[in-house]
Amino acid sequence: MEQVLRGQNKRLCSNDVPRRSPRKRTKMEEHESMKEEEDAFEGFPYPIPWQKLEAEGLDCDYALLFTKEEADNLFRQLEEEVVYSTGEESKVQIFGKVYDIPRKQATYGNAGLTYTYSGVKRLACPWTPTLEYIRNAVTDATGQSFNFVLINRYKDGRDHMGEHRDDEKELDPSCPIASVSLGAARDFIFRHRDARGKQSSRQIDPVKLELAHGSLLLMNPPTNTYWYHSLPVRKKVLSPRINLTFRRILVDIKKTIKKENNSKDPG
DNA sequence: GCACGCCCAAACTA
DNA sequence: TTAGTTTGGGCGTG
Repeated sequence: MEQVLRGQNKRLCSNDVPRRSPRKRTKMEEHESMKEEEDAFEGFPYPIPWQKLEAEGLDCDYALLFTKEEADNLFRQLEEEVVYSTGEESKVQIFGKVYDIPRKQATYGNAGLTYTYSGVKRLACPWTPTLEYIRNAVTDATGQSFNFVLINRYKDGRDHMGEHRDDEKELDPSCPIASVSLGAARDFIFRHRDARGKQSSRQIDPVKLELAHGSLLLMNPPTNTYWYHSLPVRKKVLSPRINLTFRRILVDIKKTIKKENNSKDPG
């Protein structure tokens, strides 16, 4: 089965994608424009120009969410605000050996939310104003709400992320994962689970795209069930990139009630 | 020589 | 019980 990229069968880049017009429009213009865009990009309440990426079991939407100026400012603010994990949380153990994770990570979200990644449980820090602004922009663009964001900072092209799926049990399976990119553009590669390894059962081409400064990639279900994704090493990239993946984490109601009862009745 | 893609290690977790 | 997984290193290719 060959991959299908609707619209164009080539690598996406920032120049390919128009963005929201910053100019104020009249009511009539707005109405006409919204009607046209709704026809073209059905399914989202905020009509920003999306590009569809489709393959067997893969369903993604890509768009430029921020202008260059907005994205520059947001990048600068995040560089000041975000506090990344250090110590044990920045290391990973593989086959008995301990390695530094080849990037920096941070977790922010609603109070009390935790997220388990690579066997390490991380508590969400409270939202910062900049993160709330970006989260709201993503919600406006997608109609989806998010209660958590995992932030990865790649200091240059040597920092990377191996092939993996975001299929943790605590994620809401009906909610897409929204990935916002700021800073250096980096290649992003999807590979089908049946097309990995030497004894892969099928030949399915990987899907490659470049994630531009200010872009938003929506990974809709069931993408994360069938496709692994990675951010490979790119030694020619010399500047940093910050990636924010907004998620909806399921809140365990039973646990919450139990916790509340315990705090009321310590006996 | 260098960048990149692919595979593998055999510990640990859910 | 067992399938799935995280990163670095080795090797092949262009």
